[in-house]
Amino acid sequence: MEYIDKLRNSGLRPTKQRLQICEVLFNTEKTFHFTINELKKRIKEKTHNKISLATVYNTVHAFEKKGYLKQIPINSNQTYFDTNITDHHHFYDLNDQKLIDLENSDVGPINIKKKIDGKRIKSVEVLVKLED
Amino acid sequence: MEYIDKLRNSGLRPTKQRLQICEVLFNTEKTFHFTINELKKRIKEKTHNKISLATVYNTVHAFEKKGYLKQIPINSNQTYFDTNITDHHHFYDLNDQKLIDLENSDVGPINIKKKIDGKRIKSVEVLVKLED
DNA sequence: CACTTATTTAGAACCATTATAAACTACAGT
DNA sequence: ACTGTAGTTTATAATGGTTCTAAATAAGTG
Repeated sequence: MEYIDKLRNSGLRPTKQRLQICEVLFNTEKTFHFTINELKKRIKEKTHNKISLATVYNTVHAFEKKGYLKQIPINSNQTYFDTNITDHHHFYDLNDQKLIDLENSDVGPINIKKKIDGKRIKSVEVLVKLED
Repeated sequence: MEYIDKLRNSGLRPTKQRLQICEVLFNTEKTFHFTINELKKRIKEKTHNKISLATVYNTVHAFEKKGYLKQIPINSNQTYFDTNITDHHHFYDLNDQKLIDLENSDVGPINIKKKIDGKRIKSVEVLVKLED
């Protein structure tokens, strides 16, 4: 029920597919990172229900636009998303190709001194690359 | 001549194509950002010589592996590279889809408190997203 | 219930990137 | 200079993530 309101309040119709995707994405103890293909697999495992690839793409993009998901800026052949939408940063393990969350307390305050007229800062993201 | 040595010292044969790409990439007053396609176009303009797409890819990857180029971690349909290999950060203008360099002095020191056993920090990159 | 509009879907299209395999080139050894 | 070998270039095909399309379906409204 809670997701129905969440979707309605965003101007998104609460369809069966979107509700199922909400369950997989947001009804979890911890936040997590995922690619579209990983999400599609999780949906099939958790709901025993196949949602078409196009719908998964549509929904993830809709959720991102509404601010329920964040894209993680990283160069990879696949796009990574994060269900943790709070301001936080990432380790990226180059050897294992794995993303690890950094708590906010793990990174000291970041001071951006430069300003650009007419533009405001939307986000500040730090990517720390690790290697063995 | 200088590029011949640079390449030889890296274990890369100084071929005609690689030397031409060196000219375009490194014989400039300022560093710059580019995609593979932009680079290919620059090569054709500057050298009046066509280098095959595969070679541009090969060379850029070889140079990146040797540390002469950096990939910029940003989500875009194309991969961005940077001829500025010093530690520095970026603005990304979401409206204009343009990358802007941040000088090191534009960003205060970044303190990563978390450590992961057996891994060392290779780089710390900050991406500041801007909007109107 | 009827109507409009949003959503889902399978499949096609797109396009950056990578793989392939044949021709070519740098270079070390003779 | 010749030869052989390993590295490089090249056109083209293949790959694969993402987006587009158009028809079928479902949600919301009166």
